[in-house]
Amino acid sequence: MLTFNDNKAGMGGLDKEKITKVIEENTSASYSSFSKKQQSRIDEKVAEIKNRIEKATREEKQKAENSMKNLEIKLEASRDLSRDCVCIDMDAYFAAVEMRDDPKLRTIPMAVGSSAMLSTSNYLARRFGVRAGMPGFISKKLCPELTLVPGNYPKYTKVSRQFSEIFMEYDGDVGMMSLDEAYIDLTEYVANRTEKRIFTRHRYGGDCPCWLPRVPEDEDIENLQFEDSECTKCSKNRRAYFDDVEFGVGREEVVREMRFRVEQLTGLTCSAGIAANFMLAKICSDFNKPNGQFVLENDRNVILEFLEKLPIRKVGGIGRVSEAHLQSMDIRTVGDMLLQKALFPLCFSPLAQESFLRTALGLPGRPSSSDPRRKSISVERTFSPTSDFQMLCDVHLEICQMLEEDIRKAGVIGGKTITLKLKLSSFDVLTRSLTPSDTVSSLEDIQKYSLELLEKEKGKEIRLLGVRLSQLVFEEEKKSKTITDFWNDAKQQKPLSSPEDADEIIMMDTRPCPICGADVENQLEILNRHVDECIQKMTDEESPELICISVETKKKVEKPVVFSKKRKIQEKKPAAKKVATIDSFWKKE
DNA sequence: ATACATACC
DNA sequence: AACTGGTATGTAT
Repeated sequence: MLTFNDNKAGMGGLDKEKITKVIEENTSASYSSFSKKQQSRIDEKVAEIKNRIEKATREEKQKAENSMKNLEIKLEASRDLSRDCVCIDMDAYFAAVEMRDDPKLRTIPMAVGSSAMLSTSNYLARRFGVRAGMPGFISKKLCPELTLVPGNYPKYTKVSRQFSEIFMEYDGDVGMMSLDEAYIDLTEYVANRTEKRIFTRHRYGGDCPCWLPRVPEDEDIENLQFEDSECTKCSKNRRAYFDDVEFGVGREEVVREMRFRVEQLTGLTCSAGIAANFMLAKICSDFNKPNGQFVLENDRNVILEFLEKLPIRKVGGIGRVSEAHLQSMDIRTVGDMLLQKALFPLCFSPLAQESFLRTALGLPGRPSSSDPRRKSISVERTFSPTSDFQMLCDVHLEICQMLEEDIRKAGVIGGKTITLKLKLSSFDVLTRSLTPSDTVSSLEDIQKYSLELLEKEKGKEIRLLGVRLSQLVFEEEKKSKTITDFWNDAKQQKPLSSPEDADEIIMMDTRPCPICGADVENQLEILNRHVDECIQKMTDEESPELICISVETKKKVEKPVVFSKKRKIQEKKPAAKKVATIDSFWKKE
């Protein structure tokens, strides 16, 4: 069984067999039987795929081949080699922040997380096979001297904001995929960048270990300027060295510059991938990790050559399961995907066919929803498995309270659909959902409806409860507005900028017409006339009572957008006897 | 509309 | 003792 993957950076050349053995030996019976169940589901699917290929008639195969050929022509026509896309990924992010702030952690194997679950490990720990997503107690078996550091999410969020501001200077529309991963479209910046830039570099040495980055031991420091001072943290002498560094023009130089600035600002290193689209840039960001960058030329042949030997698992969106499915058709590399593409229609849905073919051609995924707003909001918690209904109700209430707090903070009024998620002690996951006629909004409603769903599951032994709201209704712009609403907004609209950019704003002061979407000068009379004309045109074609405007903050990105959030968990005293409240999961070690 | 699965960090 | 949490999206019914 494939318990261990050495896919991640810093995990090459390990004793995979031994690591897998240690993991298996320390896996609980219930989890291991769950894994087996999952594996047999995959095996079943694999058998089905092989069977479909085998029993396909000659005509079916011919049809499949033609269909993929046509799709390939269509997709190839969409190839865009004009862009400079960058994916920047912080190196071992959470671990790096902890190491930065505690020098003792820099030289020992260490991971951020708990004995139940790790979120990141540093590179020393990775040498032992210790990696993100692994339970801490198993990591301790792999590496007994491993130090576990509890995560400090507010801090990681704060640092993430700091460096995303740098990226923002290069692409105002930077997409933060998570706290440690950014998607930057450099096309425009690179095109306008005609001059080199020079920065003063600060690096540290001396007895004080607190500050980063350090000057490398082997670097000749004879000619460097420096300044000594006493560190306020450790009271030792800190020597700060200065010199100038220069960055030229072109995308690689600009990316070096961004990475340099991130390190200067935060003391943390990152890696970058540069390519014609974000799908490729993401793959490239892994190639020279840590603290490196990799550029893939914007050239069709170079791209296809690069992909030819690339294991499919390196591609975003291909996980454990898809990998197994594709492997059953002798596909191990992206090059194999291209060779075997004619089989896709025999085994996969149209969407999956297209997505795999896009990957094989090095094209980005289909742009998804144009609405950048979040689609759902949820809270879930794991605890010691129990079937005690009262206990489950207590946990359930806390979850509902946290969810209610979250939706308020997120500017969400409520959601049309509420979903209860359960994980049984067997690790099987169930979801139960409900869409009442009214939007679910208040704590009372959230609790009432989800409890209704929970009651139907009485008796099950449960290890996780979650509640999710979807089909969200937002505070500001409710999902759709009537013409009257739009009107009132237009009347009340106030200048929304600071005085210093007032000039610019006046130039651009338009708003989209709610009917046709065209930009119209934002003066009531002009808007009025335009919209009247639009409505007139429209009512000629369809019935007027259907007019309901969807006001979207259209943001044409194919980049993911992050919705950052933090949580403070209220302490609650442990429930008397039984072990099962949420608190058991939060207690310190 | 509901349930379940897959993926990502 | 112990295998996460939040979100999006695809598939199937």
